[in-house]
Amino acid sequence: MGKTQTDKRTRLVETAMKLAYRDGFRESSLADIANAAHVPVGNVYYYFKTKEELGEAVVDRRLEEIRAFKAEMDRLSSPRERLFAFVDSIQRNKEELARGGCPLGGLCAELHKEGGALAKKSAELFTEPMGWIEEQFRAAGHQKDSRELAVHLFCAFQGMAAVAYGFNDPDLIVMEVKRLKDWIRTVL
Amino acid sequence: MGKTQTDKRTRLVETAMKLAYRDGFRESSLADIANAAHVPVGNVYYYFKTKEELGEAVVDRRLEEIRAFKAEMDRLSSPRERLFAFVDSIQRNKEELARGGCPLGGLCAELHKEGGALAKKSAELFTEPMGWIEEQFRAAGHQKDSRELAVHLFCAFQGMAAVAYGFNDPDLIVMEVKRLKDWIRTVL
DNA sequence: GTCTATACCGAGATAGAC
DNA sequence: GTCTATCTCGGTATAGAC
Repeated sequence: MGKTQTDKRTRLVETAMKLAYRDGFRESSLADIANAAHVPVGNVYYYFKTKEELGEAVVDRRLEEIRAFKAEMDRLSSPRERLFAFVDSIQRNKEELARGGCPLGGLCAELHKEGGALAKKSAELFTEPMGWIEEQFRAAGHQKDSRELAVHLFCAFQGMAAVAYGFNDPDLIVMEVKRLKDWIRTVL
Repeated sequence: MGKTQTDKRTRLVETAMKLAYRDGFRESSLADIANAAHVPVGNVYYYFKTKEELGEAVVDRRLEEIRAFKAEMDRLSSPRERLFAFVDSIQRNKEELARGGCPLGGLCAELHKEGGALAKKSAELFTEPMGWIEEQFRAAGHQKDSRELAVHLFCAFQGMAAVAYGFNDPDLIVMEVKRLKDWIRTVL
C-alpha cells in the first residue's frame, strides 16, 4: 500500500468523521465528504466498497482516539487522579459538547438506528470508555460494584452532554461536573 | 375543517411520530409515512406544505403528550410524590427506552442538526419537562437551587436512556433509577 | 491505480384530472 | 377537496477511459 493511498484514505476517514459529527453521518453525502477531503468523488469507492464501510472506518478512527486518550490518562499514577482527569476533560470540552453534542453518543445513537453491521460496531464506542472507567474503580478498591459505579459515571457524562446540546448551554456542564466530582469524592 | 381531514392529518402525524422514533425522522420517507398511515402519498402535501412542517407537527404532538403526562402527575398531592412517580415512569418504560432510546432525546438531537425552524422548536422537548421538574423542586422548598436540581434529574434521565439504548440493556435503567431515587431522598 | 462520466434509484415536491 | 401521475434533483454506486 503506497503512501498516497493511505494519505487519501486517512483524509477521507477523518473528513467523514468531522462531517458526521457536525451534520450527521447520513446527512453527509459521499460527494460532500470527498470534496472536503480534496479527493475526487467517484474515487471514494476505490477505498471503500460502500458508504457503510466508510462508516465502520469512522467508528474505528474514533476508537483509536479513545485508546489514545486512555493511554494519556494512564500516565497518571492513581486511578483516582485518572477519574478526575477524565471529568476535567469533559469540562474542558464543554463548548464543543454544547455546540455539537457528544461525538461518541451522537455517532452511537445515529448508527444504532442504521442497523446492520454499523449498529453492532457502534456499541463499542460505549464499551471502550466504560470498560476503562470500570478498571479505574476496581483499581481503586471497588471490586464488587465497579461496574455499577462506571455505569453511573458514564451515564452522567452522556446525560450532561445530551442536555447541554439540547439547550446549547455549556454552563450546564459546569454545573453537572461539579456534582459529579462531589460524587466521586464520596465513593473514593 | 371536516372530520375526515382532521382524522387523516392526525393519522399522518402520529404515524410520522412512530416512524421517526423507530427509524429516525430523516430516514422515514413521506412515502413510508403515508403508506403506514393509509393515506395516498401525494396527498400528504394537502396537509403539510413541506416535510419540515410535518416535523414541526410531530414535535407539537410530543409536546401535547408531555403536557398530558404532566397533568396526570399533577393529580398527585405532593411534589415529592410527583417526582418519584416521574422516576417510576422511567423504569416502567425501560424496555422501550433500551430498544429505541428516549423519544424526546432522540428527536431533539436529530432535529437539532437539521437546523432551521426545527432546531429551535426541538429544544422545547427539553424545556417543557425540565420546567415541570423545576416547579416540583421549588414547591418542595428548594427556591434557590430548583434549577440546578432539575438539571441534574433531567440529565440523569437522559443519560441512562442514552446508555441503555447504546447497550440495549434495560437493566442499566433499573440500576440508575435506584441511585436516582436515593439522590432524591437526600435532597427532599 | 486513478479519476470522469454516467447509470440508476428513491427522495421531496407539483400539476392537474376527477 | 382528494388523489394519480409525474417532474426534478441529489444520492449511492459503477463502467470504463486514461
